[in-house]
Amino acid sequence: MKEEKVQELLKVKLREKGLKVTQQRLLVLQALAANSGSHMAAEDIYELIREDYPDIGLATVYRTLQLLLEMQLVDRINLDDGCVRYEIGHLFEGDTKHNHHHLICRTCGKVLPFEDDLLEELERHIEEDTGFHVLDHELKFYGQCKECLSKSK
Amino acid sequence: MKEEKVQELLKVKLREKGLKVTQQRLLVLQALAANSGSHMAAEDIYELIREDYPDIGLATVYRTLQLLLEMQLVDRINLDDGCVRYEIGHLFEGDTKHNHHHLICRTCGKVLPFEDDLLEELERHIEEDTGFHVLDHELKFYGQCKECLSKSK
DNA sequence: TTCATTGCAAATTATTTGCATTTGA
DNA sequence: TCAAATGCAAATAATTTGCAATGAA
Repeated sequence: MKEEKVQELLKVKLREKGLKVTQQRLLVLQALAANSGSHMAAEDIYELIREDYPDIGLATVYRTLQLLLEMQLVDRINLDDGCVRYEIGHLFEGDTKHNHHHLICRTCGKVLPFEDDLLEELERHIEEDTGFHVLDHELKFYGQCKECLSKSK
Repeated sequence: MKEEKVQELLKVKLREKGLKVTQQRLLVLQALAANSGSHMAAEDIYELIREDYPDIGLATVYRTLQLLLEMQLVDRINLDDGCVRYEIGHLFEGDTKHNHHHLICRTCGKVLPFEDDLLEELERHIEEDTGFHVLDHELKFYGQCKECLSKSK
């Protein structure tokens, strides 16, 4: 749906910085845009792209993710499973800027999203109390999902 | 001050599980208790202990941290600098259970603690809305600390 | 004594880097 | 044309694991 938009934005941002628009960069962003629910590791993205474009290198995927991160087109999360994961940037997620957090089930490993805006208030507190200027945050909850809870009874 | 208490608790917990009380296990916990402000990587703990006990192996430090984590005697945080860090468990931090979060300065890398209880409410919301049972959380804020902010003006 | 624990070295795994080749502007 | 970007292979770095030796109960 808005995949062309995402790609257009990347093109604009690349040109702004004097960088080149390459197939690989478009493909990495596209892979993330097309899988906005999942949290993909660099390797996952690499395998996915290879299906249509077998010549891409893993190092390019890593370099591209780094670049997209700096451009704030993707978000990075660490689910403590030994590799860093990426998702399409929250800028694309809707009209209103919602913060989305992750609920990580310690039993089955599933990761659920949770939308909430309560953190905005906390960020104001922090700025007032400490003078620290908050730009971004990462919030994870660990526990047991509904299904695992009911199974364990 | 309460270092003996921490060690006693470890001894009790080890015996409960039928595990052995070793110098190495006591030393790892002690190193963390004695440095409750800092966030130490396994390597840091290893180097620290080696000053007094040069024969300890890095693998033992890793194995011990794993064990202490399972026993909930230490907390683990990931500051996105390529290695996992540990601090003495929040159980020891005071009488009232406060949640403590981390403010990470993107300019100088400094990590500041921030105490807050707002998350309790959010955890209740989550349980109501999704049925997910929250056991623990990790909250990080990224931005610029007071000092770096004033320097960049 | 005896099995858990340790230290060491080798293995593993995610990520980064050097460099010759390719490619977009 | 030509610097930027790529693919590959080698390098790096944190963590884990196999195993023989050691030590706590």
